[in-house]
Amino acid sequence: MSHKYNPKEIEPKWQYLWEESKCFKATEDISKPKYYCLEMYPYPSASLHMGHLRNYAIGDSIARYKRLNGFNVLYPMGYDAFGLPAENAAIKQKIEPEAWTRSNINAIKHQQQEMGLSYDWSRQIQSLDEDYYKWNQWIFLKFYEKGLTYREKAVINWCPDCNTVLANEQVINNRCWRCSSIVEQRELEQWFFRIRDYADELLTSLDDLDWPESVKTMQRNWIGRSEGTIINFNIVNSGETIPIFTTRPDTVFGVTFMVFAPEHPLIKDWVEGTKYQAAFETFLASVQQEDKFQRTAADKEKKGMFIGKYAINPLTNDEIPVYVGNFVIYEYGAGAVMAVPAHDQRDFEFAKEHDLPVKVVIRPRDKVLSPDKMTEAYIEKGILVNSGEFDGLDNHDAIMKISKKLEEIKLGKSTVNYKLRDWLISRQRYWGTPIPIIHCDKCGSVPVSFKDLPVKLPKDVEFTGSGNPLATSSSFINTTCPECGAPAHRETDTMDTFVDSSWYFFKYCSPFSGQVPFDKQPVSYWMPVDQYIGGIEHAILHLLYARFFTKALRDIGLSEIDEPFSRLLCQGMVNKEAPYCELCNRFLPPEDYEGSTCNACGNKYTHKSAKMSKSLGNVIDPRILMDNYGADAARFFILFGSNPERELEWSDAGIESVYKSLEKSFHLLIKMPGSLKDTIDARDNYIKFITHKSIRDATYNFEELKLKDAITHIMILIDELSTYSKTPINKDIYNEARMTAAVLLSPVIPHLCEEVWELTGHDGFIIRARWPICDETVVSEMNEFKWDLLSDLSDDIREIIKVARITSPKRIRIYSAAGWKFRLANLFKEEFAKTKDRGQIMKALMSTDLKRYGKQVNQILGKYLNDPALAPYVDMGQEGEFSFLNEVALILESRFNCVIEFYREEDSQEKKAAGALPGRPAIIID
RNA sequence: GCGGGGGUGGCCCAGCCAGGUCAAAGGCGAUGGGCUUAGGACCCAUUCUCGUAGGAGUGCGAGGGUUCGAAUCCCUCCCCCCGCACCA
Repeated sequence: MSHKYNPKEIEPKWQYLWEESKCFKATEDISKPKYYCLEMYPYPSASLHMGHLRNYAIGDSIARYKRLNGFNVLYPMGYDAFGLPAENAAIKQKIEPEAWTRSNINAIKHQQQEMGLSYDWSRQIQSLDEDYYKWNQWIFLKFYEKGLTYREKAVINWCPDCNTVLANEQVINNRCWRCSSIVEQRELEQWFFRIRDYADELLTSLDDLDWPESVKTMQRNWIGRSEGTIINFNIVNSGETIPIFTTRPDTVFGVTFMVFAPEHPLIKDWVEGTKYQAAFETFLASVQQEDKFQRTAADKEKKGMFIGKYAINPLTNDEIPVYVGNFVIYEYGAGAVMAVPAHDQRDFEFAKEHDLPVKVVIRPRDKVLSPDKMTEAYIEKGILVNSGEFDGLDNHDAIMKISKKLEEIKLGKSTVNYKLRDWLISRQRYWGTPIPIIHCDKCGSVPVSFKDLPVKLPKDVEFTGSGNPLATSSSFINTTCPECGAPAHRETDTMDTFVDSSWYFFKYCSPFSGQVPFDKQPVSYWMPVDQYIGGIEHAILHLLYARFFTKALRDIGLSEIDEPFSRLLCQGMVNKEAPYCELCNRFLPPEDYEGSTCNACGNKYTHKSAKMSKSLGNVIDPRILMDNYGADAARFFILFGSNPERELEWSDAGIESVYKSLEKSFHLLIKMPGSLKDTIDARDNYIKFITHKSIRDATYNFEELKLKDAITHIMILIDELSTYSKTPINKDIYNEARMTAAVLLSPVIPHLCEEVWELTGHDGFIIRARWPICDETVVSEMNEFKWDLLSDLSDDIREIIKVARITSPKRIRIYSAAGWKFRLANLFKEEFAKTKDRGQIMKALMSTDLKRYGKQVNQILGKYLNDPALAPYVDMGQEGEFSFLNEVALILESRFNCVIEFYREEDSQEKKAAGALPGRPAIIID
């Protein structure tokens, strides 16, 4: 029987059989350890890209690996089905968002199925289903009851292109996260979730997560906890008190002015009708013209102006002038700062610019600071001066003491401040979850009652491209107030789609719940997600929101889970080289080069690796991979190319060679070699050793998620197996080796391995096989040493043949070192551990019966001291080495195709034999 | 500027946490040989330098240090990537 490797045939076959047997269906089973493996909720674009392919190849391999290891695995898939692309398609192409999205879901699902991913499709969910989004509304209302949802007028980020507001997290470098348009500031009434209430827990519970350090750091920075003190500054002639936040209360005696954010509402009142009004308005306008990103760049010039007001320093009672400045951010702290030019660089620059006094209050231990000689602020540690009763204190101690004093005189208190803002969830778009609120002229904003959920998305809407389409549906808008029954209108904002993805992982555990979003019992079995896999781009956005939701859902009693994702893997980018002009210092899009030269400068361009992107034209469609080489080859290539966290470089040659090696492996694994034997010799022992070594190494790598390294170790087994198959084989050992290889490879190339399993006479699926267990006695230190010895010996023989230009060796004689040399090696290791002194070691050696070999001992000692690693780390003994060499004679014979003879050094007169050392037999080639 | 991750042989990529078995796995590419009508595929060998016996030299971004011994540990510096960035 000759079977061709035909992925087009075997892949659909196994996909069908898996489906038919429902073998990926997950059911709670407390007798088995559970494992929840999850990839980030994908947006259903019409086709897969390389990033998806990589994401799923990783996740599926882990899920399959865990199943083989006896875990009860939950590995689901669903679709983040709301969002702008569908709505934009509706505007441009007049297609219903729902129809558009559902057809995308079908398309992408089809591709996922072609990849052979082992999802439990019975749990598939998508946010656009009423039965899903109604729970968004349910949760919204629960949060509302708890005070976690609120509506407020606020200056918010507006994306003019998406025609909607954005949360702070969705603004990247002042651009929209989705479309990269520059974000504008607008003032609007919006709905928020109180994520800030969880700031502290979100921060502290990061510590216990097995997440990449970079992601944890990003979240820590984003939450931005800082400990400090609130200090109240009274404003002269106004009766107002401004609570300023500072981390440096130790410098309060050095405050010489205050700076407010120009948009601070008090400023407008203060300048009204004064001579400062006109200038202030000009200043405010100029600041607002700049985008926020430019404005807050660190190297930006510190601009500002005096606005005619004074404040009182609460500790010195000095009157200090009040300024507005472009560098103060309204949203942070009190939107105003106390300025200490001597000890804060920004304040220093501002003071120089505006000729304000600099007052030193902290002095370094070894020198005196003089304000007029300072060229920058002194921000290091020091001792307090000019600070009244606090003079002489270490500034670190002063922070606490001054804080305490302020508290006593009721002009301040210690506090904690966060950069994290509440989560703005309103969106002025159609294709999302309607916010279940009714606005009544009399009763205000009234929540829809739970029994009336879901508030369905209406179909009678118009997509004009301007304004919220929901507002065009009179059937939707017009309703009655649940409280007073009067005519009222519905809220037209929909929820940020990040709400959908903040709890979908709970829904997978309990897709068919009745009265609540999800049932407690299955959730407590499956959650938390043991392994979450996705791109780094969600380091803050999705991962922070999902953590917040998990905690808030816990607090409304839906679960007892604190953290959603125990272990996180952020896969690297998929790159491909693209034309890059070194002179212009940029990548060249297809229209910017011709032939081999850059259009801009006319010079030759080079190639450099870049993230696959449409604009650079270096995208490879995974479909080509799948169509030409099959799912297994695509999966293998993508996992073998690079470890999951690292970047993956696309290469055309790579996929070709992957396909060939799969083909080769397939033939090797299904065919029993012709020449069998019942005996066991060194070759059989060797392949057994390699088999178990592969199990050990691949298992270790799988656990570490180093899938590339795991595959490398399995392929070594395949290679050795291939060599072995050309000699007479022991059937049992051969079978153990090839079935081990098949099972080890099955998480990566499942279809091929199923086919092998079947063709080698197994009943049932390979996915129901057991992950092999490494026999430690086979891969003992002694055995590793032995087989290394053989490979070193072969290398040495080859080296000699090469250097001595021997064309074809006729006989190779190998001499094991004399017995006393083994004793010497051991003694040397003992003594060397005690001292490195040659004299002392020699003395110790000479006090034994080795004395009679004094001269040789001295020579060998010289060698050993020069390279202590020469003394073998395992002691085989002369007999052990000699008999091992005899055993492997046939391996050497087949390698070198000549007679191999073995001797003991003692039995030989050959000069060269005297050079033998333990673990390093002498070699003579004729 | 701060934080995180990197820099390994022609290229990609392991090794570094637990120093010696490391001239450094694996893949790609290249060269030679076998096979073949030829090419491809496949198989074998070679692929830092020198070397007619397993050696020597150089070497893991650069420079120092620790150690009998450093790709691996410590210090300083350079470069690349990714986040954050006047956060009071």
